[in-house]
Amino acid sequence: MSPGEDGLIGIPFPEHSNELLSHLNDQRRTGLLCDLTLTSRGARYPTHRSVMAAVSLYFRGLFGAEEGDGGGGGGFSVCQLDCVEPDALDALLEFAYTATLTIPSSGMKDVLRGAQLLGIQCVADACRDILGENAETEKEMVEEQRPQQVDAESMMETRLEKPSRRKTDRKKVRKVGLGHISSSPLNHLPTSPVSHHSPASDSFRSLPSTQPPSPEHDELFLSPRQNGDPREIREPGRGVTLNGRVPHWLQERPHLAHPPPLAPLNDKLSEDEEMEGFGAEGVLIGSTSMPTSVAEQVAAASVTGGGRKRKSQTPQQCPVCQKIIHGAGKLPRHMRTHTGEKPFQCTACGVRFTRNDKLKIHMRKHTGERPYPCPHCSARFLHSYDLKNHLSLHSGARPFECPLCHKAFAREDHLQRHRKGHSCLEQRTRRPRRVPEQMEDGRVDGGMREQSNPLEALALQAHSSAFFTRSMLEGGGGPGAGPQLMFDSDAERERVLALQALAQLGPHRLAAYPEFILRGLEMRVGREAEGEHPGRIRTPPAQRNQTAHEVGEENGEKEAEEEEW
DNA sequence: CTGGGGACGGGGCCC
DNA sequence: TGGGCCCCGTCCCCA
Repeated sequence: MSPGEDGLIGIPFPEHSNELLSHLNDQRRTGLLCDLTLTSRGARYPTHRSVMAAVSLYFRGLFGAEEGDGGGGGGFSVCQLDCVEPDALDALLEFAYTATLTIPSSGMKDVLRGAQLLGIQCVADACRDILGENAETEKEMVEEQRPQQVDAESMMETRLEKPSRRKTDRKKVRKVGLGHISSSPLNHLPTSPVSHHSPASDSFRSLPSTQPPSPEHDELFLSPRQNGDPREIREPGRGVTLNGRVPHWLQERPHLAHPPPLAPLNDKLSEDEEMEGFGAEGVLIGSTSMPTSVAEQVAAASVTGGGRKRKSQTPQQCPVCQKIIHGAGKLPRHMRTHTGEKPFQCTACGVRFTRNDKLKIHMRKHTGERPYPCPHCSARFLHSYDLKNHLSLHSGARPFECPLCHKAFAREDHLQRHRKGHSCLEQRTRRPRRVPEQMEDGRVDGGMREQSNPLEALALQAHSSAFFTRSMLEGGGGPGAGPQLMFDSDAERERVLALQALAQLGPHRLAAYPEFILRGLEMRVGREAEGEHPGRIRTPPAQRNQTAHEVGEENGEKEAEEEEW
């Protein structure tokens, strides 16, 4: 594969969207550049029209109509939304500016209603899922209980006020795409407001006269085959159809100019995309870094190949780093290492983790639990492996020996650090230690094997930091396939080549998630830039092991030269 | 530079 | 098959 077809190289700034949103939120909090004030029962919320238009179908349609009317959409305006509870409106605004929805379970219904009214579908979906609403069942019930010509508005009220049958103490919270606005399905919606009838139409009446409901809104409630009763299609319920029609946002999805490539996954996600939630008191939804479901989506995509069949059996291959992930259900976990998602938050200190089990261990810090006591002293530890390390102090065992200077260490990582630090100046001046009993333990055999073969040891140490397989990084055609690219640094080389490698995944799979692609790269390059040693890029252990031999073989001469220094 | 604690990601086992 | 739990290897940070 050649470099970028026209020589262009995309430089990712994955944090840009986060920072942008953060700055907008700061502006909102300080009232800076706010050109729209939302009010609800006396509470005032300064905000930005552009942000609201980006996140809300209602506002998009509203402001879009203004644009169409030549109003320019400029100027300062006030929008009264008494139909949305102040707390719910606050939560929705918080979501709009932080991509995270934080709401108490008790307020879920209000938020759901507000999201429905404002056309923030992902939030509505999430709330609905948390509330355990079953649209189909609801529809049946509604149809059974209500005459056909029932007022849709009152029907909506009934739906929203009716307690959910599956109550809210559900621990599992479905994660939805609440990430970047840029990643929201809303982003793909047609720009024309005509197709956006808003369920918030009733709130139009409370809008200031400077923002009359656009004619489009009336049109929105009309269907060519309808009798003109605008209420007929106002049912906001998900998947609910009235007279054969579906709510507008459900209709829009199939009409996307660039539909998400993972369409079958939508079903998948709606069925079983569930994550650990956070207690019954509050629910945290979303991610500050990515569309939270992307990891799961891509994870599923990597194995479904776009089909409808379920996820395949393990092992599964990561579509980003090509790494083979062993173990059932481990791929979504792995994908979070690329997306940066940390869905598990400590309720005590707010620290977030990518995995629930890590959070669980972390919680021991707050509970004071140290379940691993040393039998030889009073020390107690959070982790079993900490105890194991500690026990080596008592035993005096130092099974990890530098093959060059023969200095011994109690921990393997300390040996590695020692060698990477070029601190073993006494190479070959010390006599090798006797092989300790720990050699029986397979865990140390790597280090001791290195001792037996210093060349291989160096090869192992200086293996490639490549994120992708060597063949991919060097063009996918093997050593003789073409001229190798020149890079100023390993990081640059990796970044550029990884971009090419990602492109190999094809637009079908990744085009809709540019942030995802770029983040996967940034995760690697960024780590290096954050202060790690130059050229040292974290690579999954398995990957390191996998490439060690390749490097040893391909760079054998080079490594030998380095050894001779 | 080294020792030690903590964090993170992957794999295995089990339900 | 997915997910919880545990262990391991590795890395980062601090003293």
